[in-house]
Amino acid sequence: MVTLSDVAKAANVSKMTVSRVINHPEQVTPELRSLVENAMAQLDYHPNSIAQALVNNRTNVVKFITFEDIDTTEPYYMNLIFGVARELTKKQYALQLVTDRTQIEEGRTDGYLITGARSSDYEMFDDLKKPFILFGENHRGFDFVDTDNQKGVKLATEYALSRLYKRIIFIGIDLKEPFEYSREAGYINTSQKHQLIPQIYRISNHSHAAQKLIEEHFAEFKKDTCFICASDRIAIGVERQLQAEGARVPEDFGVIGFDGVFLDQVANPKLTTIRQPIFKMGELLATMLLQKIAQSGSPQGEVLLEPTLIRRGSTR
Amino acid sequence: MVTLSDVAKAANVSKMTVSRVINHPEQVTPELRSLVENAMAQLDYHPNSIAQALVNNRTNVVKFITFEDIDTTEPYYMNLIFGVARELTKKQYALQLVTDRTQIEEGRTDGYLITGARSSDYEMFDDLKKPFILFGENHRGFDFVDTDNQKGVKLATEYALSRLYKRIIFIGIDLKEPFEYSREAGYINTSQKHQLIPQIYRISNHSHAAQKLIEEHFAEFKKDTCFICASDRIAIGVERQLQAEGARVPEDFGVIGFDGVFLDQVANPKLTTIRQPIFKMGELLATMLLQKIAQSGSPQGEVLLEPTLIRRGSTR
DNA sequence: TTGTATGCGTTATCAG
DNA sequence: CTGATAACGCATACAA
Repeated sequence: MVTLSDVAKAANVSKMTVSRVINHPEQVTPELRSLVENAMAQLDYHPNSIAQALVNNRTNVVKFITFEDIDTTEPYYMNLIFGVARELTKKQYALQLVTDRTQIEEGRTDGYLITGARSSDYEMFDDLKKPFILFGENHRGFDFVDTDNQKGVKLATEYALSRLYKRIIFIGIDLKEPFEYSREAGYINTSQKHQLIPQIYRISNHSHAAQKLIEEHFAEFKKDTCFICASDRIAIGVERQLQAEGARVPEDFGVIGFDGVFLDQVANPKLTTIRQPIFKMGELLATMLLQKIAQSGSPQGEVLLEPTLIRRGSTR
Repeated sequence: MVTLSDVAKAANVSKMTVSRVINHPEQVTPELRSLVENAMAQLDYHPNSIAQALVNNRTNVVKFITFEDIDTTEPYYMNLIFGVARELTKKQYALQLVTDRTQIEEGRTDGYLITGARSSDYEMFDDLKKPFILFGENHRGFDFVDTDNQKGVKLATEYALSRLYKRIIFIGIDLKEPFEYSREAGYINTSQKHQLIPQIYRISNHSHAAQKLIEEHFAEFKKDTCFICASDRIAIGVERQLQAEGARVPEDFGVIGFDGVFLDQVANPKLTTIRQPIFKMGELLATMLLQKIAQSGSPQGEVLLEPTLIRRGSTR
């Protein structure tokens, strides 16, 4: 293993000069600097992040907390985690995936990324001794990253109208959480702007719950209705049950999902959906947390990323 | 932060005694030991894994390599990763998720978990300077963990026959990889045992490829046929297209999937499937790698875990 | 601007 | 069986 000392010897300087070239290059003369840089390149030197971590009282580990009531097999989270991982790896950080509440405080970490937290979990955050960033809207002032949920549903609603569906029904998730309220707000505002009376159903986030809903209410639905769903998982069930009822998708009924990860492509026809930039959100989460750590906890703010409409076969 | 020294002071012993209580408790007298243990409990002492890592020349990081041609949004991998993470966290290890080939050698790690590797990737393993375990069968002598693929398909085939389907067709994945050969072998052997002539199709692992296959060949399929699929992803497409063709599932046609993670439940009716113990496989991967690291690279062998048949609505 | 000494928290080595 | 000392690789504080 090549160490600072090796580089120092090779460059005929002290260890400190090498260290400075890495951390405070402006404090060393250009001549020495290039000398050291050459030596580093020649020896293929890479700082030992463990030693750095020890002396800086860092762990180079970030905990990724997933609250339990979440379905960790959701493809959604996979993308998020890979986004997070990508940024972390760049900075020689590693990830500790935590689903067990007791593991949250145990062990060492420089900070937390928290996802799937419900309002009822918020009080626990006060106990956290390290910086954290939430994944998902909240109105308590915690730093967070999310999609612009309101805008996403607005895009969907307007697109449905532009495809000449006459009625728009929103099928949301029965959770009293900010992200759901935002999505509903996007629907309600856009509906009213077009003189439509909003109609909302709320169900659990499962394809079979969606199927049941459509099955029970199918008689009430008229042709030229578009269903805007709060998730692809719901949309996939809606689409399937509409077909089972003998309805034509997309000719008579449109279906629009939300998320745009994996499931939209398993559907048939593939779903028109609002795609969240989930990978990018993961990267951003990591970037923000790393910065917060570097700045010893300074607030990073609230960031909403732009969703995009993906046009596919479930709308005409 | 509570350190060894703090505990040592509290217990009126030297740091080394405390260290020994942790690492070699048999080397210290019971009296001193309990004294130290009390002090540790009282102060809520936890070893600083970074300092341990430094002195042991460890990183406490394991790289999880996913080769690129893999769809990282597959729910499948999510479960695997959480299984891995669970074991690692117990030992204060963290994870570095790597999809970028250039990142494999970069940075520090104590070992590798490799998934999605194709035969063509194997030569790269020789360059690895740290221990590694593969996820997925191979016949090159590399340590691995996998499901007993052959047995899984055997279970499926025998179950289909027991449900009185008269013809069994296997729809595999068009990959020349050991896991696929094993699954086909499970089908072929069981078929022949029952005097049936094997019939195999091979397609890419996508629901739409499966739909296309069924659509093109539907006329050839007779009633009382059961399709055994090499993945739930394929099964979901088979089931859907059978229904689209007006066939009755499960009455006239049966469908059995493979994997048993998430997708089997998105289907309608839910899939009868061969469930792989994926979470457990993840845990085992981590356990084996950690052990291999501790034993400075000694072989851990090849482990096949038992799959289980899940009976659901896609078979009668 | 550069170098020396010291310490981060732990463990291995060797002496007592 | 127990303790003092050095070492892991690096960075901060201070001296030159």
